[in-house]
Amino acid sequence: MEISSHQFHLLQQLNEQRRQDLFCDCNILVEGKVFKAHRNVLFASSGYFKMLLSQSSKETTQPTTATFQAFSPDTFTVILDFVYSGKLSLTGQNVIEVMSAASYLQMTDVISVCKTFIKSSLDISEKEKDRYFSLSDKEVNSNGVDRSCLYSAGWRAESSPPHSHLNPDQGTCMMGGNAWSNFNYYPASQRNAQQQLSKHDQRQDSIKKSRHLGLQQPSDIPHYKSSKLEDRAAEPAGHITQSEEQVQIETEVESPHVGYQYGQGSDVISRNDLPRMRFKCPFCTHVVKRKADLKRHLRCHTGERPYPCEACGKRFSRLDHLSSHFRTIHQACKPICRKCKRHVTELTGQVVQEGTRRYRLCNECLAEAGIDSIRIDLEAEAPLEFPADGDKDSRWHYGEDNRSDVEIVEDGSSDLVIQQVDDSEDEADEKDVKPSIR
DNA sequence: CTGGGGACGGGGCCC
DNA sequence: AGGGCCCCGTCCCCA
Repeated sequence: MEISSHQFHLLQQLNEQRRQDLFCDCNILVEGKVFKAHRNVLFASSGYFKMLLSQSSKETTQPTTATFQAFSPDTFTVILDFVYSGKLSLTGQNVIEVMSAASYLQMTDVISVCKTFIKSSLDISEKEKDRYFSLSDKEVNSNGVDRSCLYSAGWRAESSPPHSHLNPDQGTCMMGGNAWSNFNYYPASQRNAQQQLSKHDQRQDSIKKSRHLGLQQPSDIPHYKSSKLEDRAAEPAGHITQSEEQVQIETEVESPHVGYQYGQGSDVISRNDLPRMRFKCPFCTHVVKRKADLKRHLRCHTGERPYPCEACGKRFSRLDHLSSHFRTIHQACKPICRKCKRHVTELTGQVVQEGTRRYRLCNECLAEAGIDSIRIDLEAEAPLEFPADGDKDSRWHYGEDNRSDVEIVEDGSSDLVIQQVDDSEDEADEKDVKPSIR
């Protein structure tokens, strides 16, 4: 006989112990703030802690201390509260942070919920737009959008069977899965438009924080500097797949005459005065004209980098950036001497290769530098080409993320770095960041 | 401190 | 409509 409430009460007790600092044997330091928790609970909840604690499991007499600077104490509070309660307090403001922290901590359930939250936010926005057209003046004016909600893990074994359903009007959202992935969706406080992420501010903040990442990064994972979200998204663990992130794009109605703002009631526009369709980012104030542009823009929030450079392993959020990178770094397309900046031709200069990097030097600079011996023979050596679509067998193919790990091996004959594709995605979680242990 | 190289996001155009 | 490409402005890193 199974008592369904046992798990809930057990977790409740553990949470109570945590609050009273009873039997806590792990200290987590997040940007100076100390969190106390139980190793067992952390071990069971996070792949990151599993790795961390299994490494330090031999010394059980001293409390383990983990230090994080990759996310804020507030974000970790949300994560830790979820670990001890099964309730994930997501808002439009914190969902990106929480998702990236969960990615860092290898908490796939949390990542899934964050993704669902993002998608449902978009769905809600779409419904709001539809409602907007059908409502009267008063209804529109009171039509605030509430996207702050609480996801809670459903312990109730007798609850509805797993299914996927979202009804923002009713304020409930049930998602299929096991006990950890049954979630309830509760409407909470009104979204504050002023708290919406300003892209610029977010980026500035992200850059500041990314400079203070305290954890060691895996040596074989490229480190991206532009945002901490991107930093973490570049890691293999919990990396967001492109297919899963093909979120439904919301459309936004915008009229320069009426000044309708997302999530805020405003003057009414009639269908006759139908404004041009715009697409608004749900996470910042950015508005774009095309759906594809919003899809592209969303990657700067999700940190998704589906385009790996197969020459150096660096990942890009956009194909054209990868293309540009490849041409600049690996193809020596610029007919300019890297040293003297003079224009060079095939006669007056040579392509020089350093590792995977290629550039041009004029004959004078080549002779001056005495590096003539390492210049490559483009006739004998296959050039680094940026292959066209369909050229899947090329050594330097690029494009859609195949969610593969890449193994970089040296080609001794040519000093080229060749990446071998390994399709086992699970291993990525295991070889993730080294935890910081004291 | 400064300038260059590279990354990155946004916009626009073309196919 | 979507993808690819190019241009531009901004930012960061590094020599």
